[in-house]
Amino acid sequence: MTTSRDTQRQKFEAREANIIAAASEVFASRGVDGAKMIDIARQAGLAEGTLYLYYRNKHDLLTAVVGHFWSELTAGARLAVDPHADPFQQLEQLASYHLNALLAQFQVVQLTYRARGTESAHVRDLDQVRGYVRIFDAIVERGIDRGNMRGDATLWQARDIFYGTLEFSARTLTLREASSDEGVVDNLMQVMGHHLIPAAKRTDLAPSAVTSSSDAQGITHKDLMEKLNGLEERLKALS
Amino acid sequence: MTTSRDTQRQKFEAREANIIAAASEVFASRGVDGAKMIDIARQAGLAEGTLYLYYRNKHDLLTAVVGHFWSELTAGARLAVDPHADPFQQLEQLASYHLNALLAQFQVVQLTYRARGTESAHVRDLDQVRGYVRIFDAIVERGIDRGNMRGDATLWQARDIFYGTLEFSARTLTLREASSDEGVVDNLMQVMGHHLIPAAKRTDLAPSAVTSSSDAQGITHKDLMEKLNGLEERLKALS
Amino acid sequence: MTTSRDTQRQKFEAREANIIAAASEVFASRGVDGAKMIDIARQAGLAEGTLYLYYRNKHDLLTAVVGHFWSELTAGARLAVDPHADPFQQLEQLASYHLNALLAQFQVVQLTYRARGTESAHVRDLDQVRGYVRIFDAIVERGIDRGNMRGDATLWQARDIFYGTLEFSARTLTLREASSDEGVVDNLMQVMGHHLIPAAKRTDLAPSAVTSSSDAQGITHKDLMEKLNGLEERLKALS
Amino acid sequence: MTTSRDTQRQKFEAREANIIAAASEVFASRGVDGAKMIDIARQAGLAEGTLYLYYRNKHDLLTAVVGHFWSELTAGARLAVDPHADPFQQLEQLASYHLNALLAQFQVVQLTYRARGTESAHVRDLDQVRGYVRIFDAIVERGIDRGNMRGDATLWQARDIFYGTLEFSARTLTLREASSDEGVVDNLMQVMGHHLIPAAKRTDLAPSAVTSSSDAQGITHKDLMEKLNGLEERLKALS
DNA sequence: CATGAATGAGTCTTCATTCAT
DNA sequence: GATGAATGAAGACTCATTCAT
Repeated sequence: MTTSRDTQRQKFEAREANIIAAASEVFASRGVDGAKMIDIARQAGLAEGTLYLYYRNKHDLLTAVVGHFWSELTAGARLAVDPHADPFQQLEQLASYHLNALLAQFQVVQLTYRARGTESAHVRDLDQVRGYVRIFDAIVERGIDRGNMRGDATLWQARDIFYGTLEFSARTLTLREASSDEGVVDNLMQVMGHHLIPAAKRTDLAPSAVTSSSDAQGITHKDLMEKLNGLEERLKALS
Repeated sequence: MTTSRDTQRQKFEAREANIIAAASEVFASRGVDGAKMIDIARQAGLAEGTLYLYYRNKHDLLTAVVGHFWSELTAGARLAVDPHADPFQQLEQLASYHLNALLAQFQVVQLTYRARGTESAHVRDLDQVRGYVRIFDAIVERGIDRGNMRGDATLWQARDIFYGTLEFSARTLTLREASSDEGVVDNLMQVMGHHLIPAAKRTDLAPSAVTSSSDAQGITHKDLMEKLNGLEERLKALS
Repeated sequence: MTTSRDTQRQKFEAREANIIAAASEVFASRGVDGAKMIDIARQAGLAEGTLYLYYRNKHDLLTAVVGHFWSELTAGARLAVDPHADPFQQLEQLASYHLNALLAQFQVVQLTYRARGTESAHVRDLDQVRGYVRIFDAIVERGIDRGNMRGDATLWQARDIFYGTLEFSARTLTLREASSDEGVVDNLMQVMGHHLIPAAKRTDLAPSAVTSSSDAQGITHKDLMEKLNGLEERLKALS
Repeated sequence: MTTSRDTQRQKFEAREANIIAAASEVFASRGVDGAKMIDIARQAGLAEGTLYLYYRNKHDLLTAVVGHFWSELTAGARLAVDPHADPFQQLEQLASYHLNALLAQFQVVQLTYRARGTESAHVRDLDQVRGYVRIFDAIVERGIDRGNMRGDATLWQARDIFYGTLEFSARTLTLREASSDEGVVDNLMQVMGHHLIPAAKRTDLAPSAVTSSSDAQGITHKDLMEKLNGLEERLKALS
């Protein structure tokens, strides 16, 4: 009985995920108002009416899509950021992750800004964005605690530099149909470094941030540094 | 006769400006699809049909609104930037101007993305946007010519930092309902400084000694990486 | 004063004729509902509002166009039919005239059937058509009086054969983009002959109706017969 | 399952027929442009939007109505014509059938002219109309083959006499609110007879002796004409 | 539960008609 | 009288949502 119910539950959630995926795609490609419920249904391989068994109306579906996007993004970011790395490495990992996410799902991010309607829903959307942003905040705060980063820098300004630059860079890269990030993350990290690192520590960063050369295997100094920092953390943990 | 024709022309342009203003407001507050032509007409104090004497259809009106916004923005920017100031001061003036414009008309900027020729003309930007961005480019290029700024920095990345940061800051300031810019421009200028000022001129920053990644011993990154991965595995086994 | 008033009157009527001509063309080419008042105005070289100084509304204008067409057609028919010719020649003249009129203004005739709206207006239209048809009737009645035509044949049936055949032939000729009438009138006259001529007199007609050969000057036996009949009439009148 | 699908299909076709019937009525009574989609929907007992589930737009619906009319007419005509009768009897059967159809649905025929591809596909007739006319052609061609009818008579002219007369007669009968055909078909058959029956078979008609227009003396029509014109002038001077 | 046919409110757009200049 | 800008009623068409099967 429980198993059957679980199976049902699984089925339900699979359908739900299926609808969200379909809706994400259609919303992203045609825009909120350009997306017809029938298009979403077809994309999901369902009948129109079936959508309404899962979501009360189009706006609810949009909210779910946006909510799903941010929670997935948040989960992905947590995996992408090595908890043992030092704050700067983490920031770089986050930047890299965020940029790739934007490149892959740029249109979906835009939907967030367009979730009009009730104020309450808008606030709920913002809450989810805040959850995502908290990852950034946590990294920086940890950096400040450790003394690796300046505490006098206003956090939200660092945030806007970080996310604003990444979003605009993503747009530019998309327009250029560029495949690699073309040094965007490196550049950003240098900028963030100057913004966040206390003057006394700044020399340590420069080499890492500036070097972007790589050999044919695509392994950069950055990759090595990350690895080393990871090892360092583990050794610390051991002792 | 000429006077009468001029008066006519003036009337026409006044009405046109009136419509653009009304449409800007309605588009901004309700979004493109949320804005009804009759709402715009009422806002402009006109009958619905009258709009169509000035603009062929809704999309044309949107294009006009966005085009008008950017050309006004460009005109304002030219006034805001002192041609005799040095490039960095100019950049600061531009940043300040841009931020204020965003704070005042944040929603209109968002419309830009909808005004593009939907799929038809590929992703052709509005000419007016290019014109506006050219102001930033001109300042930086002049800085490079004068030797005040680095020529090796990629222009578009500087641009994305500049505009991305300002746009996200504007959003934040709007959410906080802040009245002043709370140091956003100052901070941005610091960041832009580090990004654009040649090492020789930076006094508060260590020279960015670039350590070349290739070494004479023929040891590649790949070799190092393999070694490190081996170490990592051993450590995992230990813990 | 009278002269000036006459001049005014002339001007007015000239404008009126101008509007009718313009409206005829636009109505004919685009259909009643497809014709926009502004198109008619432009075609007439006038402003939209000016049309309303001459005709209360679009329907009135249509009525005027149709009325004008039929009265012109009637007037033209009276000129085309030689009053001294014998009834059969007259019928042939009328057929030839009617066919050419149809070929030239086929679309306008169609407008007649479409003058919807008030019953009264419809009746008025029909009256004008009746005026035109009376020419046919008069010819046939005269033929009957003279004993050239049968009185037992129902007049309206002869009329429907006559006009129905000509209208359908006109349509066919138009579709074929034929320039000449391709024997339509000759054929029709033969048909009308068999329908209207008393058996006893039928031999007289056959040659005339059948011969359609002509030399390079385009003069047919028909032409000669007409001429001769005209002369015959005059001689009768003299004696 | 198959039954259910068949039922569905039946329902669909019933609805389709229902819509066509409703549209026919409204189009016929109010004209194409006078017919509002909502009127047709109401007449069919449906909501406005439902029409669009069956026909893409108003013009498609019109085309369907006209197409349906002609194909029904064609089917009816095939039933009305006895395949074993002789060509003349068949023609009479067709005439009688056509006239009655016109009396019943006169307005619908008029719609045909509007259903053509407006300017776009040049003047492409509806295939259904061609199919209908083919019935007439087949009868006449069979008559010619059998030797019952003349092969020298132009088919299209016979067609125009036939259909033109019937259409105009129908109009007349409708205006007179006549119930019977009042001899229209009989009369038409007489006319068609004279037009189509070979001279050898006509007993009530003198042989149509054709006098050739060219004579051996080399006197042309032009010569005669000039002579006659001279006589005419003299006569004018006399009177 | 799933379906998809039916619904009808909502919108853009057109164009006959008016009227201030 | 003439103009043509302004009007707003009207209508084709779309699409989110419902509900009988």
